[in-house]
Amino acid sequence: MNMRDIARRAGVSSATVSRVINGSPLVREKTAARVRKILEDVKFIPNPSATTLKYGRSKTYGLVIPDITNPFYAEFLGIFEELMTEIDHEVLVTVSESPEKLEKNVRRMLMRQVDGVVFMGSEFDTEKVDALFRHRIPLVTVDRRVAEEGCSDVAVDFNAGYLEAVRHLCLLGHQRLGFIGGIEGLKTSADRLKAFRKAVEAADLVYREELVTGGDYRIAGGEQALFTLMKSRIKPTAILTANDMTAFGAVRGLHRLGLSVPGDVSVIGLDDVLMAEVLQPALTTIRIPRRRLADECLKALNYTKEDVDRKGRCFTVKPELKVRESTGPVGVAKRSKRV
Amino acid sequence: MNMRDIARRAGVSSATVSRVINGSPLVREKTAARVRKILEDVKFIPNPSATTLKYGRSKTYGLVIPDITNPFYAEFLGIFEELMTEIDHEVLVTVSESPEKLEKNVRRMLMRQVDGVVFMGSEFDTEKVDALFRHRIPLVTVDRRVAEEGCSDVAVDFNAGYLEAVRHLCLLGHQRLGFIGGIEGLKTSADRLKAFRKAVEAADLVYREELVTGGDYRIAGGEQALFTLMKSRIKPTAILTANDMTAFGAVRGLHRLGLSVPGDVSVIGLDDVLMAEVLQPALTTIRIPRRRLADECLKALNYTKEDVDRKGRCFTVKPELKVRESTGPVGVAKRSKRV
DNA sequence: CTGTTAGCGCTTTCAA
DNA sequence: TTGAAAGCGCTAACAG
Repeated sequence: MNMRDIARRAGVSSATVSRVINGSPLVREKTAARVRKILEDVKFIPNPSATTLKYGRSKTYGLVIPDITNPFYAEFLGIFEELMTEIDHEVLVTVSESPEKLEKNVRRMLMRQVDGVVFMGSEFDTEKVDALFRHRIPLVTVDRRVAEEGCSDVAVDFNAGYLEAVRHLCLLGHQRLGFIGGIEGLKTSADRLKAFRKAVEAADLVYREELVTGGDYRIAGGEQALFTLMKSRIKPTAILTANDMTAFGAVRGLHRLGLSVPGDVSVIGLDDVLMAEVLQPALTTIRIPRRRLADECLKALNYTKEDVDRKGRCFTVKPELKVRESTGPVGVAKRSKRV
Repeated sequence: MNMRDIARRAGVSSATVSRVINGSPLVREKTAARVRKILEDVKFIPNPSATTLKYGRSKTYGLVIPDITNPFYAEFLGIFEELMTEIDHEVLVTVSESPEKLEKNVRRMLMRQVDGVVFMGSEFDTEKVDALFRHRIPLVTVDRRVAEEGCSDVAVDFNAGYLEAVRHLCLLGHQRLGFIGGIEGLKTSADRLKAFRKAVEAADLVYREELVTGGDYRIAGGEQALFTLMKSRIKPTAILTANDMTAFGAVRGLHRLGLSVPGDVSVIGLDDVLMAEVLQPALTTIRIPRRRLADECLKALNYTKEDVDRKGRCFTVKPELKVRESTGPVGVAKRSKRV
């Protein structure tokens, strides 16, 4: 069933059917109504590959995420997909844990003629991604904080986030703040660490190297890092982390060590994954508003699309502290909390 | 850059280029080599919408999941996508929390000319899905336990799973087993409940209505259900659940009531989501092997594809109990576990 | 072994 | 206000 079939039934040409479907004003209302009636009767479904073939536009955006297993990305994907569906676009989801996969996925996206690509978290390996630039695909990176020709960026304001978190801890009397960062060598890890340091110094606390260590954005790494941290001479009374998974690992590690949260040590995450509310204790965390992030990605995409030869723009999303149960006043270890 | 361009450079026709790309033996090796060289030099990327347009096959499969927020589906999606990428196919992911979305998503899949669709968990609303049958798209449902013309099914053997779980609890001395099921009215919820009941009776325990209640496959529902359960006259010493999210909710509820897991009550989940290992205490759960599930879905898809007019087949996946920390001997409430 | 060609469904230009 | 026709890139049937 295609436009020609519809056209035949309506006694018009396929051009007219196309015009009706696309809401062109160049069709007499009476004709349009007749065509629309038939369109509905037969439940016509247009075939976008014809359009894609003709114009090279596919109405699909690529989304690159590093790890679908991390609920933050899964939740973001859900919202992004919803947003794109609203504006009548598809999403080509692409999980790129490794550079090899990234390279393959870039090819997949090029084949499918994506109209733009959003890169999340995965390090932006310019060499692997070069083909997208060459094909002049509008690009958006998240948290890279760099705009270039044909590529905009949407960044979470980690500075604001960690600042709010540190303030919260200060009010609770904490002075020795630990930090479990992300994978070393990733730019976003360095950014998060810098933001933490800035926040510590802004609160007139001393920043101590030995209270800082790296994780892997996953639970296992967070737990390992926690053990490292708690072996040091000076122990933190509160720990900030690079993301919620890391925080979950830290909490688990503390429990394993027989320490209570927040009685012995307070913990703050980043992301505000659904699970954060659920863990025992519910995790205090710096929430990244996913819907706003998705909205900004779309804006950034559109901005880049307007003119691919122009330098992109940097967009920012402000996070917000969600205070829950994993933070409390310093030095109030309630032993045997569970009756 | 298309096949004609390549052909020109190689001094052959585009048909020959096509043959080389598709590995046809009807090309002299010398010619093929020349063409391949150029293909690589210019990093040729074929345009599948042309093929899709010509043959109505898109090399993409639709995947319908009810809730991307549930890590089980997110994790499955990751594996399914990987599997499909291996066989050079795309996945059109579709989140269908509501019948309206399902209907829209069916349309999206039809437009994109999917070669088949896998339906997970979402109730299979024949009316909304009818269009796929009419268009003769190969279908696979998960856990519907029904095969029909053009539609196969892959089911998890809940009977085996709950049986193993109940046996494990019996060995620990439990006799009063509670059950928190899924959303009432869904077939899969009824199936899980039936499997639980069967397992209880197979273990020569009494099945008691008042130890059974429904949840919503989410944490909140699991917690609510737990409260209901613990209000009843006879209280369970162990609780089985319809999935891990429900189990997480139950564990949280027990903690809120000041009860310890497994000291006061043992809890068993179903799915074996990544988080299950991480929660305090680590969740004993009936693992659904995701890779095998994905493999069976592909098999089922292929079986249905072989002949869409034939009745589909029912495939089964056996789950397996992962014993962790949330189950323990009955009546050994260790108070003040945390030092 | 290789080339020519038709046609998949759609949109848009041009002509009427 | 409508229609005719070209062409997007690819592949299979057919001709050589």
